[in-house]
Amino acid sequence: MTGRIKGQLLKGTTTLLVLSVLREGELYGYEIAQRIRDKSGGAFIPSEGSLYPALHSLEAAGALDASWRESDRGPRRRYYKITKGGLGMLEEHATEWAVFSLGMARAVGGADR
Amino acid sequence: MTGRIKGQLLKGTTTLLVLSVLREGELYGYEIAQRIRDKSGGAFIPSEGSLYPALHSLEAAGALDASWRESDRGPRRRYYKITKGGLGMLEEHATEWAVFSLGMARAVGGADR
DNA sequence: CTCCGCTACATCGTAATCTGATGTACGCCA
DNA sequence: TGGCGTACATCAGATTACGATGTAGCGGAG
Repeated sequence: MTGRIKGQLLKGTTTLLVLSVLREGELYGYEIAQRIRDKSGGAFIPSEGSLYPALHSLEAAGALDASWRESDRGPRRRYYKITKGGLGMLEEHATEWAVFSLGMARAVGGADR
Repeated sequence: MTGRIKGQLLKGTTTLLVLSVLREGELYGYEIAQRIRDKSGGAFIPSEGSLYPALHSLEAAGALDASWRESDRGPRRRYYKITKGGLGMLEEHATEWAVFSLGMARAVGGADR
């Protein structure tokens, strides 16, 4: 039980996480949260209060296309699909993350240089 | 020039960065910012508006001991030294970062599972 | 038949904390 | 005298995650 990460560290990563899982295919909101939870090994469980606003803003920014569909069991779902612009945005955020992560590794890990 | 990281990604990392550089010895505020900049390869340059409040709150939390000293050139400096409690806090934050970083690597990098 | 729980989307108030601007003050140099 | 680099400090503004709350459909337990 590594413990769920939450709070300030997550700031700015929701966009990258959402775009990352949507690279694999079309998903709906609730499913996106579960994918992120599973892929991260349970480290991240996006709250609904952060996930849905993020999806809306990504849609508004043209990074995602969305459509309503009925479900055979339960409420209707809103499916999201990454656009060409979204793929570009994913690449940008992934690069920024790589730089950030490398800088942290240097600053925190590399005490001896 | 990889470009300086700023914005939401940095949220929550200032504490870890400060404690990390202070593990190496006693430093004053302005110097701490420069160490972080240098060690991160220029990726992080903490603004004064985030660094000084962070130092104050770490001092208040007992993680740092501080003392004023005169400088032979320029204004007086406030030197910070990590305490035993601060070392414990450093370890906690470093562990949390490791979990976070690993989760991101899985979720973003590991598209194929 | 009713209640509970899970699914599914949505919005709001609260909290944290980084940025850039602004202020004070010292010492050096032109 | 004025500007620049050092050094600490604080503030308004912006971003954005969290938890609570609400709506609603479906299925199973009692």
